[in-house]
Amino acid sequence: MSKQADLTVLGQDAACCAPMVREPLGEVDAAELSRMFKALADPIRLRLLSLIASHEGGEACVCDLIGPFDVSQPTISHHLKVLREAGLVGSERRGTWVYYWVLPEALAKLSALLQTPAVPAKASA
Amino acid sequence: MSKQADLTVLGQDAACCAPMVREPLGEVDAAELSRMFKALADPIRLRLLSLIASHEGGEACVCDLIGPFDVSQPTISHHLKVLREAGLVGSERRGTWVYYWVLPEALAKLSALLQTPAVPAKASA
DNA sequence: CGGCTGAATCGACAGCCGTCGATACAGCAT
DNA sequence: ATGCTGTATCGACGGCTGTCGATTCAGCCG
Repeated sequence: MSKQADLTVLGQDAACCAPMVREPLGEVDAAELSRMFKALADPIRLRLLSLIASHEGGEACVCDLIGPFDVSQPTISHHLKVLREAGLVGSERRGTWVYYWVLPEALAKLSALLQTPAVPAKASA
Repeated sequence: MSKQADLTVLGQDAACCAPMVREPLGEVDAAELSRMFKALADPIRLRLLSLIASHEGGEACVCDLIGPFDVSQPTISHHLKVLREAGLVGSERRGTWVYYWVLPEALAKLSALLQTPAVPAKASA
């Protein structure tokens, strides 16, 4: 934690940002990317992320994030930690409340990776 | 299986294709999307997908996909099944060999979901 | 200071997931 | 037909993951 610290650092390595349709992923890139996708691989975390991202001001207090779900507060806290450790969100305590915001560069990286350059080649069959 | 069957069906529902930064995901969309992300949440499957996508002709035989990995053939077969059941790839047997190809619409859907409309708002701190 | 609220951590537990070897199935070749 | 190669399925097992209640920590307020 300790404020946002390495917010914009984000290992902009190289290879792992181009569409995967271009060239095979290396083992290292695949490992790092799979950690990010793993963070997205849960319905609650997906909804948390979209809730944070679409919240006014681009950030949300944890107290705003507990209500919409049927799980306990510690569970939400756990999911937020997963998102944070995957580099998808940042967080900061401001007085009584803790705020979370999305790190757009991380999402953009994944989005670019999944981009498909052209249109279907097989869909007709 | 039975050939590609519902290849182009892809529940183009609606909400779940716009950037999640726009509005919160519904529970149903989040559940479906998390299934797709779960399929991407493994380094071997990511590499398989990129290997298939970047293979000449846009498709690859399973026999091309076993060599690059240190896991057994049944494990590769399992991962391919996960990708197929997530709707990310299609497959077809042609004679002795089975071929896999990426379904670009699925990737595009996820890519669009992760798109970030603007630039960072918080990076200045 | 004492108590209160918001959030994170801890420890435990059930269920899921990746992996394997063994086996079954499909198609070609002899 | 018989055997061989390529691929999928099966059953088992260890490790990871999501969840909870209980607890702890942080900051505000009286």
